[in-house]
Amino acid sequence: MISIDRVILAAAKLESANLSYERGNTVYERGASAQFIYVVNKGALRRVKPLGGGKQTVLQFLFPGDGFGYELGHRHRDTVQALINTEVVATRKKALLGVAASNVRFACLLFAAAAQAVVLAEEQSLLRGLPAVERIALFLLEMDARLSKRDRQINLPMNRRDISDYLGLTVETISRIMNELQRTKIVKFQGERQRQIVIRDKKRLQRLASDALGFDWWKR
Amino acid sequence: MISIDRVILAAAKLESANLSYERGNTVYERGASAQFIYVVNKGALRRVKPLGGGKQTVLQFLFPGDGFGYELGHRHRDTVQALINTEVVATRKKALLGVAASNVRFACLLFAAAAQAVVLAEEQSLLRGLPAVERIALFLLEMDARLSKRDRQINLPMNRRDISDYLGLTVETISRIMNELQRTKIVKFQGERQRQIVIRDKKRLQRLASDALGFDWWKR
DNA sequence: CGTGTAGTTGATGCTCCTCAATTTTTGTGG
DNA sequence: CCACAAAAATTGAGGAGCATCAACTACACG
Repeated sequence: MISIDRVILAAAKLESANLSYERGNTVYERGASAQFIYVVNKGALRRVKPLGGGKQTVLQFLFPGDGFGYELGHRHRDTVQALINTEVVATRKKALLGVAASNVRFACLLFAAAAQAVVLAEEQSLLRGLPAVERIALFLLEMDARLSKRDRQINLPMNRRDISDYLGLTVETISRIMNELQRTKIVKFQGERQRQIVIRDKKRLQRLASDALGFDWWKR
Repeated sequence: MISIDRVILAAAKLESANLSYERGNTVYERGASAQFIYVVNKGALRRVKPLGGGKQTVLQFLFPGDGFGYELGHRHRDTVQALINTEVVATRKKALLGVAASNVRFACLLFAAAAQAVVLAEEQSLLRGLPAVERIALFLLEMDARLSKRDRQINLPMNRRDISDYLGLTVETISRIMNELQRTKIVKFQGERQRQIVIRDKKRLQRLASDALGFDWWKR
């Protein structure tokens, strides 16, 4: 998904609308008319693609600053839903393309954003080939980079099923490995909840993650 | 990988060079300076990313018309090698961006190409989550769409190892399933070689492929 | 010919999935 | 605030799918 983020939108000074979604609500469904593009302002969402037999893949988790919803065609190919209470900014795709058609600098910004999206999508595709422990280690490091505050605590907005659909594993495998990571003191579940996590030994977690990818993978 | 193809290059009337590579030769290595972008004119290549421990992933096979080599940064993140004798056209990235910076229509073409690349990369990532039979069925259908002539024969330019690195399976699994497909008369190995394949029952092959993805997946 | 590469085939084992049961957490209404 | 139901997460046992290891065949090439 191409992330047309705040900076890009600001560059175009486009008219836009603020929207709010409660936990579980849908921003758009697969098949719906793709008239708008969005930027996350606050909260978290998941971008899912339904597969046959009631299964689905989580293509991406979306956090503040991420853009989503851009389509080449006129219909959405995925579904986006709020994981928690969330605010997004919506802008007309037509208006966006209108600016691009008359503003070379802006068109180049869009190209760069799309090129960046390709890099991310290809990394995602590599993730799917790794052993379960490494996928989960990489997932935790990614969430740490995006979600942790000064106190190093990660407050996961998604449940185990979402994580399993994202990583291509089962909830049982997620659960087993997460608890194994806790037993070996690499992470710690904070408070009463299993969704608040602290990484206690980042070095070891990175080593777990890097065993397959070669070393300095996550350092861009 | 963003495919800046012949049509796009033609639109820009850019200076370009024709290059030839023999089977096994490298167009560029990971880490090399990314000064050029390329379009395949004739032949076939593989785009690989080395992983730790001597392993590698084939990110993509490249055929006539495909573009490759565009990077956001100044170094290549992948390696591209010719599978058979191959001709490519090379153009300076700077020249390309120069045209984009002064030609809005061209910049929009680049954006559209990149957006299309995102769609392909995301489909590739779904492939990795499927059972082995379905991955191979989809692979064969993909090769059929890209390589087969009027006689419906597919002349695979890559060996089993390349296929296994592309699909995330072992050569043994590829071999077993391919031969199983032959035994059940879905495909046929032509001639003495195992790289010439004819799809005898496309319907059944499509059914194998679609079991997991929902039905009309490959019909864009 | 011998050597090397590509592909096939069989035996065995590990990883992760499936199914089932239980515990924990969340949400709701009194 | 507590009681209850529903959802989420954990845990265990067993099995399927694919990897691994090893042996073997076919062919290409000097």
